[in-house]
Amino acid sequence: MDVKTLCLGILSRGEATGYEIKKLFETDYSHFYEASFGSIYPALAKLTDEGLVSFSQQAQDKRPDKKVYRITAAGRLAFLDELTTMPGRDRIRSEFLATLLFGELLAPAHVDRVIAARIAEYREALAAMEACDLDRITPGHAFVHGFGVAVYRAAAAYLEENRHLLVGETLLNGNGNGHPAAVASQPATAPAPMLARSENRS
Amino acid sequence: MDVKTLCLGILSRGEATGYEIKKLFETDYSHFYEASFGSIYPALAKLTDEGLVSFSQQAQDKRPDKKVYRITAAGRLAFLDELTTMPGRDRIRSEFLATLLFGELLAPAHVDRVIAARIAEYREALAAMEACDLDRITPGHAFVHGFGVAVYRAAAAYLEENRHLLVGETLLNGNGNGHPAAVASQPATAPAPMLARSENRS
DNA sequence: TCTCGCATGTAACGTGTTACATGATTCC
DNA sequence: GGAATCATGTAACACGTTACATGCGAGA
Repeated sequence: MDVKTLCLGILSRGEATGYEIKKLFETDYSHFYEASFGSIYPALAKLTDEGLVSFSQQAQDKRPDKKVYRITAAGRLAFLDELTTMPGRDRIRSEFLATLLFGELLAPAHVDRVIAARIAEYREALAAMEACDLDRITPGHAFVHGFGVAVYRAAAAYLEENRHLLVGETLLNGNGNGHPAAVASQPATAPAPMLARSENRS
Repeated sequence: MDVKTLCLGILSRGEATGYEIKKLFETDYSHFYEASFGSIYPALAKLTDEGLVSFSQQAQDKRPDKKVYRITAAGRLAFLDELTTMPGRDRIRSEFLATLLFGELLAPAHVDRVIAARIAEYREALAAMEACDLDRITPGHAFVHGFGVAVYRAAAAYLEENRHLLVGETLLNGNGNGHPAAVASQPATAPAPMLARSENRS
């Protein structure tokens, strides 16, 4: 399932321009798929070549011309055919988690900043999603939307409840678990030495 | 943060072969990052060229030679430097959610199968993760691990609690355990399948 | 027997990102 | 005045996947 197929799906709901499709990816679908102009426009061009979509050029007053795409009958068939294959694995690449994986090597203040920023992003995304009018969207969209809300809430809650484990007691107070070994005790005022020591191990 | 950097990070914890690094991506890190041999081996070669890692070739009895990589001092610096930049957005591409976005266009039985398969995947991943011995991993790893568990639980719970919204009540009334409720009748009240295709799948 | 695990790598291929190119209008 | 919105597109580039190539030993 590539950008082409998703464009086809979007067009199965109604006509749209490339620009409008891009906006959908930025808003409604941003929590599970992404696509840029550089992939959307070529995708629409290919779909046109294949006869799966067509477009009508619309001159506009004081605006660049628009190409309004609409799906063809062949496009609908191709799309449903694609949809009935079992979806492949989700692809995820989180620099955020990759960074925290090595959290104990970093200055606690930096880790705290990174986590705080991510919580804020989740909260912001949730606020936008909760403002969505569920009665005006399709059942599929509502389901996927709800999934996003559930996952973002869980993620934000986890970060809030557990950030102290990584940031360290010196910044936030009392004890954690047994003994986290790695995090050295830091003077309460100093930001962090960080890469001072050699920690060679094997 | 690309595969190269992650390899560097893994090697900052101790020496390893390319094969072992691949296994880590498949197990410990699979819920937030993925990498194949085709990206790992070239990454290690480049890191070697740049002087960020070194390796010692070890002949083995009845096994192919091993290249055991270890990080250099320059590698440690480069890695920490990379780590202190703010992580970029997570990249997610979920064919699963993209499919369900159009759930109402599909045969309910197919949607049900797709969701059931995904729940099973989450449960399986959770079982593997919960078997992890938290005392033997680093604080960073424990944190990321906990994040994964929290998110997978939320995802699985959402799917279980809401699948009926997409699949429709008529299919789920007998879902108890033993026998599959025959895909028998679809009363006029059932969600319209639109195009009930053969689904040559599974 | 045949598949899995160990172990390394290459090459072709596909896909997508980034930056560039253009240009009027509206909002702050 | 400068940024953002609307609107389309291209080209170079980076990155990663897939399949291929090799080969032995152990266990089912």
